[in-house]
Formats: sequence, structure tokens, C-alpha cells
Amino acid sequence: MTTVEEPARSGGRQRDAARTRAEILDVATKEFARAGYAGARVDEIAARTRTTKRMIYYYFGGKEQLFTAVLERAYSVIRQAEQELDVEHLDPVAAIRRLAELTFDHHEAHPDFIRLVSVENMHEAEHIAASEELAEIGSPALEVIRRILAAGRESGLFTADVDAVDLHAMISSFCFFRVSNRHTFGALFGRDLVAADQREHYRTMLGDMVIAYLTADRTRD
Amino acid sequence: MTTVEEPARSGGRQRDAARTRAEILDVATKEFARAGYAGARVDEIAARTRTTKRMIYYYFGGKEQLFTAVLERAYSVIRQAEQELDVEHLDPVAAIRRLAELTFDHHEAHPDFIRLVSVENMHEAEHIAASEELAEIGSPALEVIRRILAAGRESGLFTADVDAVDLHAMISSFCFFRVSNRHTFGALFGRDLVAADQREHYRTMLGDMVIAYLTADRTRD
DNA sequence: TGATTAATGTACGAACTGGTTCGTTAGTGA
DNA sequence: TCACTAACGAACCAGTTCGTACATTAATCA
Repeated sequence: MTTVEEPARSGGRQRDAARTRAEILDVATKEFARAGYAGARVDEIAARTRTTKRMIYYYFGGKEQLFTAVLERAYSVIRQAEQELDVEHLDPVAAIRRLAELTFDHHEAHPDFIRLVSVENMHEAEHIAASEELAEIGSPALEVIRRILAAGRESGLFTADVDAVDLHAMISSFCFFRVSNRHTFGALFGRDLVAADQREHYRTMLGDMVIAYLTADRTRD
Repeated sequence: MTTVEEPARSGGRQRDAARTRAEILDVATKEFARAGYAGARVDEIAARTRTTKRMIYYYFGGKEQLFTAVLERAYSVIRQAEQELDVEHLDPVAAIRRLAELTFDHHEAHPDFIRLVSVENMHEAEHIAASEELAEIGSPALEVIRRILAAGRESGLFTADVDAVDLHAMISSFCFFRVSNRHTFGALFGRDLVAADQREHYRTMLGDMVIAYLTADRTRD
């Protein structure tokens, strides 16, 4: 997330379209993640910016488009992280485990992103559907998974004929749920899934689960 | 969900506190699930009821308490379903698989509940925390899992020393994500996780995953 | 340097929204 | 049957919220 940093200017108001735009996006990201789409207040976003509400409409057109822009930028961050994935030098088992761990880490590091995705799901992904940029981003991680699975299958390490998208769903679901549902889960079961001292435990558990699934003897039961 | 059914009364307005209350809850459940807390409109809820907004405040006090009441009733439904769980006559492996499948089915059958839980997580579970009823419901399913795990461990079928809450989280995360994130996942990866013709596939996949994890030889890698 | 325009700020308004006030009526028990 | 109360409805209100009209100024370039 390219957060806007202070250029340490000398007091006086100056003009910087890119900076203003980026600052609005930064603040809007936090506000939409905090309160959801309907709960987010345009006035509140403007107030936390060095500029005014007028600029939000000037640059983005409206609340709806602002949210779409926030989503686009948020997704571009993972896409970028996925492009830097470097696990294919590992053997298939280690590669999948590493991939799962990186997914785990990314989810933990970006709770705002997870809240935005939850919000977008409440809206049935209508903003993604309406965005050209988002409709076609695909997922670099998916290609990586595909190749690792093929290698694992070939070397006989992976018994199952698992689909890459399915495996991605499996890994994501655990990582996502752990963050998105931590509050209700914590309140109902008295366990903080994101507690620091549980981090390694759940990270390992995810890897164990995925590897167990991929290497299991499916004929046993 | 005890939905209010028409008592087929003969035209004239009559009084029925229980019915009015229940009808408000029914409509509110749908509205909060549809639009989230902030997005839900008290006027809209009232309009879809045979009564007026006045009654919402008469019976529940306000929007916030109405949402809490909606949550309480929604959670009571799963609690009840969990109490009817009957899997312990099966061997541990079959019992866990069956439990996972029932969880899977329940999530699929109650998308509104899943949306409500997502909404409550956006609010950091503050309504659950504030509700005496919800703060202490616990989970009958958890006790069932505990006993199955103990049996499986004893008979040597389950290699791992897995915690019941963790296993519940693992099962729930997949079931929950599949429904809660189906829209963004579908938009981004072109796969509908809740498509009818994929149902058995994912149901089996969940069972395979959980059993593989529980029966895996953790010393291999 | 002066004209042009991109960028910005102020003030305002129309519609909405949660909540309330006030009055009414159906059932119930003495 | 009559007084009492739980249940109910219509209208209203005050604060909020998205969006805009209008005025202004900093950069840019001929």
C-alpha cells in the first residue's frame, strides 16, 4: 500500500494532484475498512484528509467510484506480492508449504484488505464486476500453484489430482477466516485466532493440513 | 428459523404481540443480512412488516437492540442444529467426516446467517459481547468434536494431537469462506464455489482434507 | 508576463434516517 | 359491562449525509 508520506513542505498550501488523490485513497481505505460501504462517511474521509470533500468528487466522482478505486488499489497490492512469489526452486512439498505460509502472512499483515473484501462480498462483488481493471487481474499465485501441483503430481509426491483453484480456495479460506472472523470466533469460543503466541501454531497447522491433503492416500477410507 | 406463517385471519387488524415481534425479526434478519448494519433501514424493515416502525421501537428499543435480537435468534438456530448432532455412533473417521458434512450443509443452507456473522465481525463482535444470551452459548458441536477426537486418538486412528477448537476453526473456515466469499472469488477466479454441480465435490474435498490432516504421519516432512 | 486551466475551498441544500410524540383501539379481568 | 392496559398507527422532528454551485488560486505555457 503506497501510503502517502509527508514531503515536509514549508507550511504554505500547495497543489499536488497525485498526492491529494493518493491521500484520499489512503484515508478512504481505512474508513471503508472500518465502517463498511454504507457506514463509511464521505465527510469523515474528507475531514481526515488535508483537502476537502470537494476533491473527492473532483477526483473520483462519488462515493461508489471511490470505493471501487480503493478496491482496485487494494487488490493491486496482493497481485504485486504474488508476482514476487519465489518458491519454485523448492521441492513441491516445501513449495506448497511456503506458498501457504506466505498467504498466511499476507492475510495477517493486511486486515484492512480482508475487511474490504468482506464488504465487497456483502455487495455481491458488484464493484469488481463493474471494474475493468479488477475483472481481469487474475492471480499470479494461481499459476504458481498450477506448476507446483504439476511437479508434485509428476514426481509422485502428490497423490491427489487436485485443482489449483480449489487448493487456492482451501488455503485462502483458512487464512481469510482466521482474520475476518476472529471477533465472533473469539467471543464465542474464547480463543483469539490472531493472538501473537498462536501465530506459529496456526501457520504450521495450515501447512500440515494442505500437505496432508495433497499427500494423503485417498484409497484408505 | 421460526418464520411467521399466515394465520389466515379474516381481514380485520388484530393484535398478536408474539406474531408481530416474530415478523419484525424475520424481516429484520433479511434486511440486516442484505445491507449490513449501517445499510439496513429501519423504515424499510417496518415497511415490509404488517406493522409500523413504532412497533420496532416498542418491542426492541432501537436499531442496535434489534440487530442484537436478530443475532441471538440466528445463533440459536445453529446451537439447536448442533444439539441434534448424532454422529458418535460412527467410528471416529466417519464421525468427523459426517460432522464436517453437516457443518458444510448448514452453512450452505443459511447464507443469511453467514452474512450476519460477517456483519458482526465488521463490528468486532460488540453485539455478541454485549448480549448475555450470546456470550455464553458455547457450542454443543465442540463437545462432540472433543469426544470424537479423544476416541480417535485412543484407537490410534488419529496421529495428531489436535485441539477441538482448532479443528472446528478448520472446518468452519472452509464452509464459511465458500459462502461468504463466493462473490469475490467467483468474480476473480471465474469459479462459483456454491454452484450446485460442484457441491458434492467441495463437500468431499472438505472431508478428505480434515481426515487427511487428522490421520497424516506428521513425521514425514 | 499575461492568459489559461488544473486544482482547491466554502457554503449550502434536498433527501434521508433514526427516533419520538401523541393519540387510538382491541382485548381482558373485575 | 366497564375500566384498564397492552398493542398499535400516523405524523412529525432534528440531525445527518451525499452531492453541488460558486468562487478562488496556484501552476503552466504561449
